[in-house]
Amino acid sequence: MSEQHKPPNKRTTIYHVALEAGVAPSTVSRAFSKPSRVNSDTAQRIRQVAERLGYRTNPLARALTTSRTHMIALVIADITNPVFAEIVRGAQHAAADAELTTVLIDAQESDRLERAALERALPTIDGIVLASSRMSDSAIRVMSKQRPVVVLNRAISDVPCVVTDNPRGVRRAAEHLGELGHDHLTYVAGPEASWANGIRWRSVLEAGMELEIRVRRIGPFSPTIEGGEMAADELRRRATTAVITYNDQMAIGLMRGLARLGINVPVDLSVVGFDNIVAADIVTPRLTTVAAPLFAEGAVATKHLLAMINGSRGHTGQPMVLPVRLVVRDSTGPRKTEHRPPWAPAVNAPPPTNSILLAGN
Amino acid sequence: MSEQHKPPNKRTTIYHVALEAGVAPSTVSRAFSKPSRVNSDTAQRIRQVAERLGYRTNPLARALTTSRTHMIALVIADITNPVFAEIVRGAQHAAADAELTTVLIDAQESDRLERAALERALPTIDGIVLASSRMSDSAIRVMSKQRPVVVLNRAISDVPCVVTDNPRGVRRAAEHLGELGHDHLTYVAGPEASWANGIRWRSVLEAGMELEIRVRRIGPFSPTIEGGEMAADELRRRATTAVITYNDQMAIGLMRGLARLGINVPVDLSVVGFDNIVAADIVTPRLTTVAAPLFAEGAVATKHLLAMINGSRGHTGQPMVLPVRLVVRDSTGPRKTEHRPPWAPAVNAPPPTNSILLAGN
DNA sequence: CTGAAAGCGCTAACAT
DNA sequence: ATGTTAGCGCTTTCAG
Repeated sequence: MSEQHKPPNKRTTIYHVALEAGVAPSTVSRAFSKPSRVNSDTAQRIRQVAERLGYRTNPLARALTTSRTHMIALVIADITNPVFAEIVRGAQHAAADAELTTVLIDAQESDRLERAALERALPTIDGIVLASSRMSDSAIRVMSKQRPVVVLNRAISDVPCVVTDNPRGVRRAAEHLGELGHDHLTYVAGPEASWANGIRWRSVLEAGMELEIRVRRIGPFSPTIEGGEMAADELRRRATTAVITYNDQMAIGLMRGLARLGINVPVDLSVVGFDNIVAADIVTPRLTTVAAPLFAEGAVATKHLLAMINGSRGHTGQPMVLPVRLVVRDSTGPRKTEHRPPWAPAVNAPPPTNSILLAGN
Repeated sequence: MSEQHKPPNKRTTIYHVALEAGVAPSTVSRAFSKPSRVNSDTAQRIRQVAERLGYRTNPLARALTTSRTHMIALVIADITNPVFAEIVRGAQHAAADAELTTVLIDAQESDRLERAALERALPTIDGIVLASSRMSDSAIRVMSKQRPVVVLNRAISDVPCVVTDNPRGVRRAAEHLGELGHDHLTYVAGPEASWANGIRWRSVLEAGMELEIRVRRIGPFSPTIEGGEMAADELRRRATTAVITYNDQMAIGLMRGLARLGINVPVDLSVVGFDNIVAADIVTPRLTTVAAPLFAEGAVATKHLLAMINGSRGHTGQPMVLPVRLVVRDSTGPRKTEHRPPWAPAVNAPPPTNSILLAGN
């Protein structure tokens, strides 16, 4: 019934090359290792022979003796979420530079799946980048005992972390809203298991404090378009003129839900998202959002992981933080209801639409 | 400067288990292989001991002797393209069922990158799913000599293929357009290296023939939002009332470009996309599009690959074809004006509002 | 059904 | 600088 499809195609091994070149196998091996001895006349010749014979060193066998597989795992929370595409690109770029293969693991927003997949991949990888992991801190610490781990978008003590500057992002958004005359805003929360969700809310609180904007929170909702739509219903019952959502997908869903309820964005309500996914620029109205350097996140985390794999200690102090910027588009506008008290001056010249404010100036 | 971060953590091996259980290593090995001997009293005991010791068989070592790594590669054209997310999910689902790990390779629409990454991964994988590969047919055939390969969204003789029913999809779209009164349509082409692009255009030709709709083609353009925007400029110079684009992203870009030119969709122009990505439902107007069973594509292709890996011959005859359906939304509407005669040139000056393609409205 | 022995392809001490 | 000798952890003959 079944006929072997591939003749597993005898690879040419070190021995074939050794024989052909008239040297010992170990010499061949040496001709293919990293440092120095690249130029002994013999090594030269060996490489030629190897090339001619189409020799390729077998990474599995190599791994068996060196216990280095040259593969790393990149775990993302949800491959369906476009945020991760750029992160993956960044990570793969960094990994490819170091000739590492990346194993992508899609956790599908599930703690359980994440652990299971990781468990399976563990013996075949040299290290792990956890992007928006849904595992518990302690589970992550356990992993990090077995393999080098770098965590993205989350801060855990004793584990190297790369995060974006959420406080500043929120702050920028709140300032922007404040300048438009909003004196109170609602945060639409995402998954509770998300570290980013926690810090964003705390940052909202803090910014509200300093900027004298009243804040409240609704949620949690699923970090998806559907989640945002659900939030719209709940939001209708609250008096609010401005919201910040956990992420862009929710913002998009929210706007859709609001439209259905006859609430106009940005006239009746201003919406700010988080992430600056591609869709943010194609919805109507175009979404104002806090943009993170996605590619850089992936790249930085991966580079750091590589360093750890190569024996560096792993920067476990403060997390590395990457800058963000506010991208102002059309989903935010001046608060135009009359309730503003006369003593609260309107605005410092609202920024022209479409301008991009860079964090840090 | 560098201090070894991980003590590579001595794994417990077959020998430890063998010792503890008082049997020969080979016996332990047998207790962990697939068929029959699951129940010899000894095997039972061995498994218990193994569990207690936290033994996990090392896939690398196993692979070295069996030359089966239990990993497969899934190559996608562009991780940024949301179409692939569902395909990946489907593939991973099927793979996980068989306890295989999936290595995701993002070709970034580049022939060269695709080959390079594949080359690197080749020795560590048991098989390959090529989703929308940009490699040449012959390159793919060469790969398929070395490892089992299943190709998605493309038909190549001598290699098992899974495709969607492009002709029917196009046909449905054309019928829909025909029913709305359009008697001629433009196909906005995607990458020439894409097999799907070729067949879609041929299907347009054919449908045009049978339904008596005049067709033409513009392009190729990049299969992205930007590509679609560029197409808008070119489209303005053509008299058309309906277009089908290579994919949704282009359709979305196209609509944006058209809006910028003051052309109203669907009033002045009807647009049909391909793929039914999530964004198709959130743009304004919502995009009419041909939906493919993405998840199933990934799953079917992967299952087939698994069968091949397990020795089945590989179904190299006609490609397996998966059904599609037309999702009608708001980007298509009745042709509501007289067809402009060919000698009446399109306007070059900034159009009045809403109609430049058509005389008399 | 189990034990013994011989590798898979490579690298890492040791020698020379 | 090269050759020799042991394995890495597992599977797989081949005997008992």
